[in-house]
Amino acid sequence: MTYDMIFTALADPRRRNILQQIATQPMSVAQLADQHNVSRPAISQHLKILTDAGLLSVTPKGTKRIYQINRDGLEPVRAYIDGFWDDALTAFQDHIINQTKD
Amino acid sequence: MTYDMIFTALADPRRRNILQQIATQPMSVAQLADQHNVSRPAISQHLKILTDAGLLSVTPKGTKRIYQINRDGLEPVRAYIDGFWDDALTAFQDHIINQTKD
DNA sequence: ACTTACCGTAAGCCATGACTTACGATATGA
DNA sequence: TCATATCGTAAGTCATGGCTTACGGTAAGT
Repeated sequence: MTYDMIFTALADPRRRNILQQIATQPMSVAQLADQHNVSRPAISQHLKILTDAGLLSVTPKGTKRIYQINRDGLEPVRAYIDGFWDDALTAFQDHIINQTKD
Repeated sequence: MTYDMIFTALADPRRRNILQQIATQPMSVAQLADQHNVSRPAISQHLKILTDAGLLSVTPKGTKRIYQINRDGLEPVRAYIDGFWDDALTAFQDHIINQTKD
């Protein structure tokens, strides 16, 4: 659940697609494999990356495994951006200060 | 400036590091290359990716090229997360509705 | 004009990543 | 118990990505 894992997970278009799909409705692996034009193991691997990043969670249902969104998973990203914004802002203020100093 | 370019740019730890560094203070290429333990061309390539993603902007200063933060560059990411949150939320509401239906 | 400083790009190398097929494991139903 | 459904993982393949060295190009100073 590091920044690295989250951003790496979000870097792949197919994973973002899967994520959005699961966000609107929890799905099984085979269900996802049907909609995307790749093999089932490929989907499984993507789901592992998304899950390890904290963006998904699983609940077994018989032989199926239903993947659903972890609604707090994207919060670190927001925090990252916010902290970033603060950095840029204070740096900008410092810049202004230095300018007025001259 | 697509989602793909932005998330790909943010996926690399070194690029996130560079981004944060430039956020606190605009810098030249050689300056960055000194602090990171890689060659100058490597930094140049990272800067190109970050710039193409809309996260940085350049202003030539003599022979130097000063890279600075584009403060609006991360806004699409926030928008992406927000839209996502909405999707998950409405889906969750639908789920509740379906549950009460049973 | 010449040298120096600073930089972007091309070409090549090597690790990483996304995909496939093959296999093994678990839960369900007859 | 046996067959079926569903899935995760291992191994191998091919494209992508980050790095290096080599080269060329522009701005400033003498």
